[in-house]
Amino acid sequence: MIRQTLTEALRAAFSALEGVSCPEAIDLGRPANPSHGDWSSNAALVAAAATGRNARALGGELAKALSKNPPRHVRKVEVAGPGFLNFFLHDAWLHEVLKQVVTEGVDGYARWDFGASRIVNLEFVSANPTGPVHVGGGRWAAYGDALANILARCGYSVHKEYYLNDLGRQMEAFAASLAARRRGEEPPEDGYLGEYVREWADEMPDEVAAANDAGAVGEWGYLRARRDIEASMERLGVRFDTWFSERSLLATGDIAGVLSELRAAGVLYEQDGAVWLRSTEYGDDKDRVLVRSDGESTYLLGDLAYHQNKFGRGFDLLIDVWGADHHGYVERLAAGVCALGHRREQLEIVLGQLVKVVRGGKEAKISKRAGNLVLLDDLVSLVGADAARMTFLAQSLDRRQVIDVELLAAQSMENPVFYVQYAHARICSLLREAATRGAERPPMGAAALETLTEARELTMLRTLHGLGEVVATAALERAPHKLTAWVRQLAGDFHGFYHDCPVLRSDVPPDVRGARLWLAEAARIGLVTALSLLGVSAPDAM
RNA sequence: GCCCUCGUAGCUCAGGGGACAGAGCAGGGGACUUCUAAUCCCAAGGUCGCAGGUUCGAAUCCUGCCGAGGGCGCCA
Repeated sequence: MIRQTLTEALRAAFSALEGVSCPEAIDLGRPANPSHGDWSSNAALVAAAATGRNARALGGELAKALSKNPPRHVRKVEVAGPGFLNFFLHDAWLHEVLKQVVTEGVDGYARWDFGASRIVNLEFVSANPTGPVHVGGGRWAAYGDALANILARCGYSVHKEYYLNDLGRQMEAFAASLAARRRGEEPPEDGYLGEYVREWADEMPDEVAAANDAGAVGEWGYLRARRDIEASMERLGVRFDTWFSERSLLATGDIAGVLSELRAAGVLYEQDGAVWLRSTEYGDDKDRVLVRSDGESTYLLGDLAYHQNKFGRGFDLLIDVWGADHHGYVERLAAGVCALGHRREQLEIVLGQLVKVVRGGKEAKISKRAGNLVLLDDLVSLVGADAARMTFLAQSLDRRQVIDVELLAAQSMENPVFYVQYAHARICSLLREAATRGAERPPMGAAALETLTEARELTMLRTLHGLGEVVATAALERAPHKLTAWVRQLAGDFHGFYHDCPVLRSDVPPDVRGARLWLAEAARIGLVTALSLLGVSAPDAM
């Protein structure tokens, strides 16, 4: 709102000048240094560079024009440094922010509709159904779920999906390992050595084991693993709309279908008895095999059929969240999707650096096949779903995350999640206490918001003002961790306010009390909104 | 050899063209008869891996080097 006011005022100021035009996108920011005002723009610097004029002089002219006819809430406009335009505002702009937060509430504040036309399929985790989910999988789960929430808040229609690779060599190796363990033997080479295989083999009903049928054992094992994975996701609070089976693609003929579509498109050829996709024509660095010379289809063919199936279900944007170890696979899948007639932008692969799992300072393997698993369930039961999610969402996906389960458990009380949740509980307690004492909030229209002039109060309102932009950025950059940073900031602002600004104390004038109660309510709205987007609970009491 | 990501305070990380680089933890010093001290405040801590380049302006963009992790199958 204020941003728009200032932008328009800047445009108007430019239009009054000769020989200079306003930069396309006006960069308007909130300077870190308070002496640089409440808002600041580099428009003069950019425009000066484009026209060869002196930036400081141009800025001076703009500042003069803006000062003559100041936009709403603006107290003073200065040119500073090399040519920055600094806007100093009356506190009233923040009081309006407060009004807006409270009026729009948890459902409406910081909500956008720029994604309203997009129907998104967001696929994440998709760990093979050959064992429990390890700690590393939690990162994708927390990330994907939070991203889905954030996209939805920006208007996107989001569908969360888990792809089950219930076909192929991994499943066969898993079945063989289960069967071997049941017989009391070691798993075959390339088999699964994890301890859970032993446990599950013991669980297997006699009739399944006795049938001595690889298919039956595999099917039992698949369902066992799938149940386990679903339960782990549930414990972390992550629910998928669809659990999509790779096998179903065979049954529906999608795999054969995509092959004939590609053939019809003329992008296939045969060589050495195999069927190849001419993926180099779509940016891949070499062509890829879709059907091996032994007649088996490759993983890529299945994946193409799967992605084509997603498009067939009406999604116009597919977002896949993958571990960075699959980075080399991105271009070939994208090539295939383009060969099927889709635009490259319709497939977006988010790559996240892998989690390094450490136990008491020593690295733990996180491969199901090598054994020695550290399970997501273990982490969740040690620190709880909220702390686990907050930990996963505390940093950028671009950065490798080191999770030391023991250290996390030992320091769980220091987890930032409690700092934020405590702020929320304090607000709830404050509002409860206010009700008990009969200190009701006045109607918003009658609240003396102009009494909010303390630095603590204004700082918190500045932060609250930023939520909308943070949500939009988190959505567009697929970066939920920005919201984590924001909510910690808001919690810190509130704790500071709470410490310095009494609300219910008897020496607080009633109009100030009323305004502060509304401010607390606004903070509560901000905390609840951000936490719910992150998938973290906001307890009323701690 | 080629490709991707990262290198910021003792540790874990934000910031990713803008004006003096921020937070948490650890360590030092303070603040509870008051609305929840799971809190707050103060001090201390940095050649933003190194070297060039682009720019009015670089932690941020480009190139090279160094270091860390991951990937380069008719595996999945």
